[in-house]
Amino acid sequence: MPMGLDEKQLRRIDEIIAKRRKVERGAPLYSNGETFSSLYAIRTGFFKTCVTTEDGREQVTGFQMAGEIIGLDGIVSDRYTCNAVALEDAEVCVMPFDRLEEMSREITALQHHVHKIMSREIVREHGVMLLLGSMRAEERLAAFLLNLVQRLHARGFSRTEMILRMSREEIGSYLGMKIELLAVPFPS
Amino acid sequence: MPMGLDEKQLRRIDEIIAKRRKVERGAPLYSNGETFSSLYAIRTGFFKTCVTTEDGREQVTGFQMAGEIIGLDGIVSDRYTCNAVALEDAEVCVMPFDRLEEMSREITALQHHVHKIMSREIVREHGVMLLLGSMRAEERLAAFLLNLVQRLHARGFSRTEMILRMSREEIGSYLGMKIELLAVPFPS
DNA sequence: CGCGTCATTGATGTGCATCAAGTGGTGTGG
DNA sequence: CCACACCACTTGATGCACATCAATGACGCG
Repeated sequence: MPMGLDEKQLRRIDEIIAKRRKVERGAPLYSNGETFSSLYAIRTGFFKTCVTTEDGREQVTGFQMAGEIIGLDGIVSDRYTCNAVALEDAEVCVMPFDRLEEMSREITALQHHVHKIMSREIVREHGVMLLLGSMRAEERLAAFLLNLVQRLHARGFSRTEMILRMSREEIGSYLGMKIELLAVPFPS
Repeated sequence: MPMGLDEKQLRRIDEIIAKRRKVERGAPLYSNGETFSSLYAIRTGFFKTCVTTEDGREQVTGFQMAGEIIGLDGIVSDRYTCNAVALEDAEVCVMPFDRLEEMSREITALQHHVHKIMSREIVREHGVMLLLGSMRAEERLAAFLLNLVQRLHARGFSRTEMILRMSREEIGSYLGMKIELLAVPFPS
């Protein structure tokens, strides 16, 4: 983030990302209904976010990896409205949102950055809606895998192999299909 | 919006929402790929937003009515990434985004407001993902109609009747189903 | 070695898409 | 005022994609 900041601003940004939190595999980073106070920047590890219906059905809304921001759903109502769970041992930066707002009033580049992060999430979800609403099962799976390998490649991982941190049930939930379908596209 | 503002700030907010634009039924407010510069606040009328695949399939991502904000998808890449079309003759406030950022650096309440609007859109889309990924056709239609009547009721319209501004094809696209299904739930 | 868990496979069932025919409303011209 | 064409909507028959269910096999672990 080359933003052309002065010393003092740099120190304040350091301060905002200073607080860390470890989350172990399977544990929630936050849960639906919890009071919102912070966004989280993923340093290491892998998360899923999901929402549920009253009658217990679950929809995975996304998978997040290092460098991505999580918790944006909490801003609107001062409560988180989904569940964020670590899929492997993870570490995040805790970024108190009031401090973030305060600083983005002073640092234009930070303000832009925050806005873009939120807009990016909106656009990503548009893509998921397109996937769920108008693609067939194989297509959805292909789109999902391509998206994942691309994001991993951007982080320096292989372009041709990857380790999936989420279970098949979780992939199925994300793609709106059952696990039996996940095997079909790849006859041995 | 009782924000406790001084005279000067009020004048600047007035200024930001001063510019109006009329869009007639069927015409685009903005289109995919167009350079982003403004958010739009709907004063009157009804819009849909949609995304498309390269091969021409279309997914309606939302329906927007008076009081709602449209154009958030453009922030991240300085280009709009979906199409916004008026479903009836409409009028919007053109809110230049750079001016909005500038002012929300000075007016805390405005900054909050912008953040909440974006977060609300993220949460809304979570709901649509749940709908598309884990509900069956009838359920989706019911959820859609209930949501719509509720939003209309919040604007002073009837709780028991409404006029649908969008076509059945558009509803079908939004809900990920074909129009023949839309009739089934209501045997005469 | 025996057990439990999970991936795979195939058979069957169901929801929804697709297709085609029928119905009714609306506008037009006679 | 009626006959007609046009359109959107409805309805039902058929087919396909995917869910569901049950059986089998691979793997890890006590």
